[in-house]
Amino acid sequence: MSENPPSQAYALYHPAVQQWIYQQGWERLRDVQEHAAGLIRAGQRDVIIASATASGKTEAALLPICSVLAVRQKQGLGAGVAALLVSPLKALINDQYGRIADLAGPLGLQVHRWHGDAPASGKARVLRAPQGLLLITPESLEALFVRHGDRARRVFGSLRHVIVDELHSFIGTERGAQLQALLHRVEEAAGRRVPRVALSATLGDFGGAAEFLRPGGGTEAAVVCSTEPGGEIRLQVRGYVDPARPPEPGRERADRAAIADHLFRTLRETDNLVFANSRAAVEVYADMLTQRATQAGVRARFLAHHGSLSKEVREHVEERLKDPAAPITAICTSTLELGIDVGSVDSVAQIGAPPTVSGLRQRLGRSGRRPGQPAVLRVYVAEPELNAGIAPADALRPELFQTVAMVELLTAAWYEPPDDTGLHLSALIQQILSICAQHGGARASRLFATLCDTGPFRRVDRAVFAQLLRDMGQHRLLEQQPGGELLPGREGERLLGHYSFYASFHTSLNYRLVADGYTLGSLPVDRPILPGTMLIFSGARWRVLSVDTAQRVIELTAAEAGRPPVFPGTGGEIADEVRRAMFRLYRSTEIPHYLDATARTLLAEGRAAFHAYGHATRRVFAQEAGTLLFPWRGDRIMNTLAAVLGMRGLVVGQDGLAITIRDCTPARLLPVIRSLATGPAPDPVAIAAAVRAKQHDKYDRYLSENLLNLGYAARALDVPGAWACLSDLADCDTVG
DNA sequence: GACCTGCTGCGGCATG
Repeated sequence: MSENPPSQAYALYHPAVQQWIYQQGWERLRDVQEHAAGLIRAGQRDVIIASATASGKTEAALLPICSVLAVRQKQGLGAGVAALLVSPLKALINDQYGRIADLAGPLGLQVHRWHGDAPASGKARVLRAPQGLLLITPESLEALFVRHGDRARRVFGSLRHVIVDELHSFIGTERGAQLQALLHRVEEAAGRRVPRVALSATLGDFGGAAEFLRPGGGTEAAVVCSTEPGGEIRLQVRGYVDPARPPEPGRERADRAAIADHLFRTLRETDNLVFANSRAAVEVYADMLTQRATQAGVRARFLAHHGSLSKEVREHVEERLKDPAAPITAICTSTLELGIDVGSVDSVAQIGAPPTVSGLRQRLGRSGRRPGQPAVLRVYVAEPELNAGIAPADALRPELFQTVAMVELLTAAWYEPPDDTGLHLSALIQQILSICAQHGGARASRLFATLCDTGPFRRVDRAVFAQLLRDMGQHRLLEQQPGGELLPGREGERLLGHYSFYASFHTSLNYRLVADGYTLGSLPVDRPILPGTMLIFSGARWRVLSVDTAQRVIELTAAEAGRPPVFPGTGGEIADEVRRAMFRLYRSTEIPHYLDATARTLLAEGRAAFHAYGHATRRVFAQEAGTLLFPWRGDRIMNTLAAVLGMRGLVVGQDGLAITIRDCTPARLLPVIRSLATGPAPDPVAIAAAVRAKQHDKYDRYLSENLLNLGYAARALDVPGAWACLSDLADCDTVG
């Protein structure tokens, strides 16, 4: 460390921590480590540490924390866990466990890991003699409260630090609401406020993230954001055309074949990640690339990696990525997006428009992690062949424009802002049951105080909370004692008694796919598969030998042909800013330098269609079967517009960029839009009441219609945004 | 026209 200016942070570290840094061979501290040390050591404020993957975030938090704890250790710590690290993935905990033990061990600090696959002996030790650092998942923390609620005070009574890893992965989700409640309950058990440190690579808005980290106290958090220059980024968007004529049976689609050919030529000698947007697409490309490798007689390997593959198959791929001896390319879904350590890959590819800008940033960050090595990203976009019969929406080349809009936003360092408008009533039901189990019953006033008044469910008022308790009573989740105390009811006990209670999210029953006694992965039970079916799975071709419905096992044998299975799933949400950026891109004449020749052609075609149809000045278009409405706004506004038009008796559908109105002319639609725009915006809950199929999260099935409407309105609608949009629409269009 | 995440206690058996 002698070549660099003297480090202030270094001097704050405990001598044994300094020794550890020396042993690591570090030449200097990273800027986030430099800036976080004093803040964390002071132990007053919450701290958000934001910097790229592999830039020393975890150490920025742990070096000062271990320094503080080492001193306290010498003074003789009381019983109790001193630092709690909550992480979204078991694999991340396993990765960090060894490294942290290596640092903390010489300081006399114990390190424990607690998750579903961690040895039970370690968990027993934490309960018996809690101390040191505890690495845990939210679900295991939930289990600790439910099963060992009487020990919570003992375990967390002398807690000094809380760390949340990969904060962005929690924001706006049921799991995030669960985490907030758990951290609040940890502080209740500790009997005091415990400063929180959050780590993340992609945060769009630090204020929102800080407010998520401590509801009601976000303004007091300190933000430590890396200003170290990022490495060079090499980026290309490649365009492809999907021919109108479908391929002969058994032949590859021409656009997919061309993409696979290019991937094979470019990637066969190196380590790469190829992100596809669905598990089915992962299987298709893994198979196509394997076929090409076999035909060429090369030993290049192309392996599939997604959430339905077994742990063994996935770990094999992860090991192969880390192994420098033989290069491989993993075709994957978002499974390889978070921080699981697969080292640095040579390049990243994305097939199809990325789902979100922050996801694209995370994916890009998987390459270019070695000094002097650029981050390489290729995005492959296919659009249908342009001919007379093309649908107006396809002529706009929306996939390409969404891709380019997202790349432009990425370059401007814009990410989807933390959105936490949801009520998370499903997570609230879970927390109410969990607290009742922890304390052997609770009064309604105490539950409201802990969870809503001073806790994370601040958008839930007394009336909604009372309704929720009534709904829970109706379904026997709760029952009330004569003295007013609430206890888990029959159904509540049933939920609490099974281990599936701890997760805040759904899981469905699965068939196990077995080939030669080896479990390849699983498929959901609600998609029955018959013996004899040809299947592509784990990047290889299979025939189904047998289906055992009792044991839920599907047996496979190798085959010559196959098709990917149908996986379940529902669509994602496109942010308002992305749609606005797309609209700007259509009106612009600039041609981004990172487009290849075909992508430029597609860009030109999309802009030509945009102007030919008159999109620059109009939003409403007549069609044979009805009317198309192009608001150029995010999905929440689209949802809201579709719902209010439906309430006026129109037959409405949503189709990508457009809202379709069947059997209706623009002349009939425009007065409806004008009347909506000039009238008062209705209550969001009234709009939600017009929407069907609103059950979304794990415990939503216990909610009455009114609460489902409230939850849906908060999660999926934007009424002020929709009314601003209606005014634009009313001003913009004369009858056309 | 989507993706991902996670979980216990106990019985039975082998081993030291």
